Amino acid sequence: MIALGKRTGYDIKQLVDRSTKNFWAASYGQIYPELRRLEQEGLISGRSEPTGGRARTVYELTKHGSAALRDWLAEPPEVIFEVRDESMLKLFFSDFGPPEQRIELLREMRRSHEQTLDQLHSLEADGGPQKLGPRLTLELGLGLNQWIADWCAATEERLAADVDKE
Amino acid sequence: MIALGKRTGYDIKQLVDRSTKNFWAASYGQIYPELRRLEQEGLISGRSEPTGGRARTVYELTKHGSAALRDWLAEPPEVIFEVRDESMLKLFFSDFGPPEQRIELLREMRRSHEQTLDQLHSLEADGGPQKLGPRLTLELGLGLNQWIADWCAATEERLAADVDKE
DNA sequence: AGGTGCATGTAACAGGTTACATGATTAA
DNA sequence: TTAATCATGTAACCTGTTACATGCACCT
Repeated sequence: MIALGKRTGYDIKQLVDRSTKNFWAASYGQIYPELRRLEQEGLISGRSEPTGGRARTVYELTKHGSAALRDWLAEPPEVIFEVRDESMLKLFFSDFGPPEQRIELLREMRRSHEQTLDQLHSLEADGGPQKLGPRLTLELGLGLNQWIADWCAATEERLAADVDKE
Repeated sequence: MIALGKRTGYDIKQLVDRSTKNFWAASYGQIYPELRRLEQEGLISGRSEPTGGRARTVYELTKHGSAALRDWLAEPPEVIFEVRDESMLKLFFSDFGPPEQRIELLREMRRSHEQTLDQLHSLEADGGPQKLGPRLTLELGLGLNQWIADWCAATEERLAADVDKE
């Protein structure tokens, strides 16, 4: 994030929440200690730029830092893809509950993905990312969430029809 | 998993790896301590059923256990959906590397999702899940991975065309 | 005789969240 | 004046992985 421009810890958190959040989140409890670690390693350097009487440390990449970034990008991409989805776990075990509960769950899943979809759309609406990388991840996010929401909707209907039959 | 039938810790691990792995993984380091915790809480009970001289503890649900399962299913579904995808993070920052690297990354992402797809297909091939819940999650998994793989393929082509133009 | 699968377990570590604490600045 | 936003930071906790250790059973 610092490679995209000088940033405070606070800035980074805001940016993450509006960009990578859906596939790589971060909390202050992670960011601030990490900034210190990166500075110790010489990958970033911070300078104090207070706003009035308010402390404020702005970080920027060092040469070592941007080299490290390029190295990381060049690493053979060993795809790390982890998902934890409690609602899908509930869907898996939904046979132990009444059929209506399963439909309700699907409805809630759809709602949740539609909400994410709205957020992504509003992001797109106000300018949207300029760089290709961020643009592609946004596109992927939109498509993915749309697909899931559609699947939920279709499955809701299918199951509702089955319940009615009885 | 124990609700689906009596199981040892080892059994659970095998089953998880062939079913919920892609949206809810588990390791032995989690399973065995958890079995002990659940037994202490009276939700499951284990009995020793050795195979020859080999120790073996089989667990089954208690009444409290199946009530707890139903309670959990009945909870208002507060959708917890977390993703950590390093390759998508790389895609996000891919502007800091050469364009070919981005295409290579996409290719690797596609390969990885196609591999998952193969696993899911072979699961489907040998019988596949009988219950509706597991069947639905399998269906979702197949669709999702297929969608991502297709998106990657399409994007690869699009970007390759852009690179050629220069 | 040896490899694979069954079976159990733990200690050390890594990664990350939550909750809390503090306080200045700015817009309503 | 008061609420929201900017800004920093940490301690306790939780969840989960990795790596290791052990040993029997079964098939070839």
